[in-house]
Amino acid sequence: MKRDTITITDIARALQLSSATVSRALRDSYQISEATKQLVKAYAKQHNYHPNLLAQSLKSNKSKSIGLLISSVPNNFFAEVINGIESITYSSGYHLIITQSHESQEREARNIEHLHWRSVDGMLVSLSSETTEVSTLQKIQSAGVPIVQFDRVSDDIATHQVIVDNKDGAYQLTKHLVQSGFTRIAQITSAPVLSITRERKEGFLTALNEHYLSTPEPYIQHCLHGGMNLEETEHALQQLLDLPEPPEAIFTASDRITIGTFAGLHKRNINIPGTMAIAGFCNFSSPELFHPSLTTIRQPAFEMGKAAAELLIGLIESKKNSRGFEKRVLPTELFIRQSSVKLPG
Amino acid sequence: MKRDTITITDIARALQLSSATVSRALRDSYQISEATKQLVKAYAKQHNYHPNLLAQSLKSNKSKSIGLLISSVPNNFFAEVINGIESITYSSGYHLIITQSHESQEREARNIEHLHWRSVDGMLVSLSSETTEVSTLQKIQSAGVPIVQFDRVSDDIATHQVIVDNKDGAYQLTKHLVQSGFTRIAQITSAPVLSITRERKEGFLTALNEHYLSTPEPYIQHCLHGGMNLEETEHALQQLLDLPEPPEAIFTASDRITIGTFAGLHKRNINIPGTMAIAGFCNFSSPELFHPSLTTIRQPAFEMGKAAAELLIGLIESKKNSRGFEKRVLPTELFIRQSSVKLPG
DNA sequence: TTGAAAGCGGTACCAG
DNA sequence: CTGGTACCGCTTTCAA
Repeated sequence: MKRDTITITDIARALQLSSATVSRALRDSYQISEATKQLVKAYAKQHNYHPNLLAQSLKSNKSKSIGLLISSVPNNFFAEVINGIESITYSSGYHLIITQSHESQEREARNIEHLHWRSVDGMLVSLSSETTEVSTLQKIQSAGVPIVQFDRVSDDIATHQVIVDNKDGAYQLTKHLVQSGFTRIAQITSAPVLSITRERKEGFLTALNEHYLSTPEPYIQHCLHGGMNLEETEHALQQLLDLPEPPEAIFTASDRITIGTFAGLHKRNINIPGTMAIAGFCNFSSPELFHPSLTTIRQPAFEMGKAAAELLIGLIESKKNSRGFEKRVLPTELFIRQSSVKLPG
Repeated sequence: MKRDTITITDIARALQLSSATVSRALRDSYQISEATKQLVKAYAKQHNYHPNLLAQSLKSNKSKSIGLLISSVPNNFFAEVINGIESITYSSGYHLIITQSHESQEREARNIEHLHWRSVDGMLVSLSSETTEVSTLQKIQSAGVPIVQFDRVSDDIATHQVIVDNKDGAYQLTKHLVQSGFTRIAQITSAPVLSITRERKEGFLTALNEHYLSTPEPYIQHCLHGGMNLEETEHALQQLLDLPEPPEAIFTASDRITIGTFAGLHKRNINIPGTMAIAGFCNFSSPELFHPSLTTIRQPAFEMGKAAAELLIGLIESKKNSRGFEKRVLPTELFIRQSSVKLPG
């Protein structure tokens, strides 16, 4: 159980050199003779020396790691996002530290602080559905930590943002439902404070208004934890079903809510789309396997992760202290399948 | 953009104390007077001091972080595992650094090295489907890094292991298929080198033998990358369909393969389970939503992550240098649904 | 072209 | 009870 790690001092001693020289030789400094460079490098390789990143970080104030804050990993959307992020961090030598808020504002704040204490060079953040204020984030930012927000963003803190065109996606989906012949369309969506909720509601209402369709108040149901626990989705669905005039179609506004609602309809043996149509945001890989196949709006999750990571690393590595923040908006894709098709008659 | 970080030295200077005293006061050393403790702590809190973890790590040779190596995050099984791990690391103050092998042995080895260089205190490892040798892992281990393997483990390196009872799960599932009346049963499974592949094949064959059923060679198809790319699953399925006497039922041996095969059957408009039944290992949250609802073997992924993390942290924090390694075997659960039910006639 | 020494932020040993 | 000091491993002036 001996740590076989070899240090610069060891090399220096072995080669009768100073640690300074060794350090420079390893970093290919122009002021070191070829001869010594060769010597040092050979010795280093042979004894498979590798620099202690902690020491380097301490010295340089750069940890070559970035922190990620999301609500939950077991969620197709975020899992794909992580994949996208990793594709960038891997090739640029950063490590990724993942934390989950589990949709809790308090836990979110704690994670942000912990990541800061860990000396991450920057953070990628998607807010929890409970989050009403971002003071911790602001504190961290003004302490000099670069931040990029994605998906669930807050305008209360100025950062780069990577989002999808939620309004347009919701608009397209709603339009599709209307054009399929549905007139009573409800929405089950996430917490009202979230940016994505606002935008998806906006697109939803815009499309309805364009077709002179009204939206009774109770037709919009909120899941305050984004469908994280099944109960809230169940409750929302039941509310809709209990209405004197229940909807004919439901627009579900997030991954978990979509799956949860779909499952709820199944459980009740409600005929889809005959009695109730359903369509929504969903990043599950194979919605065509469902019964019936599920109409979805798909988000380019991998690309979002990639874009966010690129922006962040740009921020970290560029000296110019970012005046003006970029808001990158990616398109969504609508896949029409059977769950939203009005049956003849 | 000023880093507002305050250090122990700053406090010492401000309070006219030595840094040693401050350090001890903050750690509640018994040899510091209550008065100074109060003073120091108050000042620290007021200026929201927090220790520089990098410095602490450098000094103590403990980074309070652990590395995770899995093949892919966007995979229900691994995503849930991460969740389980995080439930432990979060409460015990460890941070989790995630890396993906993408089923590549080379990338796996590199990730292991990188994590080592990062000075992680320990590693949680699930091998890639390409992995035939574990020398990098052995090197790291003999350098003193505690390791816990889970799910896809290798006996070529002695560590704690957390796995499910793959043989039994496969046995139960196969028995169910046989008892449903199927006699020609095929298996699409992962790379032959993987532990899970061997064990799942063993359970499969045992059940068949018990019922005097034969298994022609081509009835076992391997996806060398665990179904990571759709092509290999497609290929395996096509091989089975092209046989002069194709199977009546397919046992799919992993998450991705199950979804991929199911999708392949769908695409071909093959009647499930009439023309071809299917059942397999799958951790998707709602297999009952599929058409037809999918018979699955579910693994306790969250519990596996939890157990693995507990074992690892135990290893890290206990001084006793682990004699004897534990092999923790968790049970699987069989959920019988329609995709594996033989239709009358 | 190389070396001595200070320092990144903490911790811990040894004195006093 | 408190202070001085060396050190973790590496980088970086400043001198030689």
